[in-house]
Amino acid sequence: MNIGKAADQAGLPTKTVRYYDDIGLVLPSSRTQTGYRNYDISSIKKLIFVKRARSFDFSIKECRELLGLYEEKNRSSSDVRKIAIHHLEEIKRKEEDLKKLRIELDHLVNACAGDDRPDCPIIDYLS
Amino acid sequence: MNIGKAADQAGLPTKTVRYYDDIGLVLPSSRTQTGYRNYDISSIKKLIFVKRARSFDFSIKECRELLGLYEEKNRSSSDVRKIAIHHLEEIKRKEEDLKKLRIELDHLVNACAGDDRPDCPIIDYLS
DNA sequence: ATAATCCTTCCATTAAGTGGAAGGTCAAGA
DNA sequence: TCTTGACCTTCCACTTAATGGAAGGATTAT
Repeated sequence: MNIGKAADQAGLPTKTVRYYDDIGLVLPSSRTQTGYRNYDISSIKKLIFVKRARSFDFSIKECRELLGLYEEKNRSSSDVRKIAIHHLEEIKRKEEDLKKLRIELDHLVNACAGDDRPDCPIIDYLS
Repeated sequence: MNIGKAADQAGLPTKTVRYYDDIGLVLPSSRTQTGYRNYDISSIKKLIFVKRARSFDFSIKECRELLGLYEEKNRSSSDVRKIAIHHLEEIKRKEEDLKKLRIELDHLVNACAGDDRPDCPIIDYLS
């Protein structure tokens, strides 16, 4: 399968699939004599796997690790879980940070009249 | 004041202050004959302003706008509020996304035994 | 005088792609 | 058979917001 079709199957932009090849994350199963990339079912499954993992905000580095475990039939689920938990902690931390930010910014926005006068608690707070 | 002292005052790395000069966000008030950057009180206040705005996750572009309004004595508070509200919406959106992600990932992690066996709901879900 | 600590500019790197240019390939229709 | 359009290729640049480091000049302290 050509890269365009493969990308469609995986729901990824062609550019991204090419990029994943460049960085050695998901390689095409082969190349034609003229250099066209071929993707077989197995490689397309990997593209889909990566797409899902990325949608969970796993980094490319983490995707690489997960993909390794995905292919490793003798993996232990604890190895997978370890990566997922670490990522989960990261997400929780970010969520907390955003929440604090949102609450503070909400206060500021509510305190600001938003009229034609120059007085502005938002600017004051930042100054 | 030299860049080092100015950076200390603002609580920013020297590199960052130099970077803000490079991109024209906060310029030093002058330069010495030998090229050293000078920062006066006013420019240091701007550095602090930007630092605070960045800690609220305002982008450099937004910081530029806010800084413009900060300096504009005839600004209307509604202009400032507009930027802040837009940013707040962004933050809320991100927070929602992260929450959904966290909940889903939490489920997956809880469903995974995390033992020596290869069976793993996390991998299954991503496949 | 000299060493330590500043400072300068310039270049490379980070994450994860995206956009575009220049050019090769392939399948279909006239 | 030729051509046209839709593929494909590689390579380079750009994005965000800095950060790291090299090479070298300036200032300060001993």
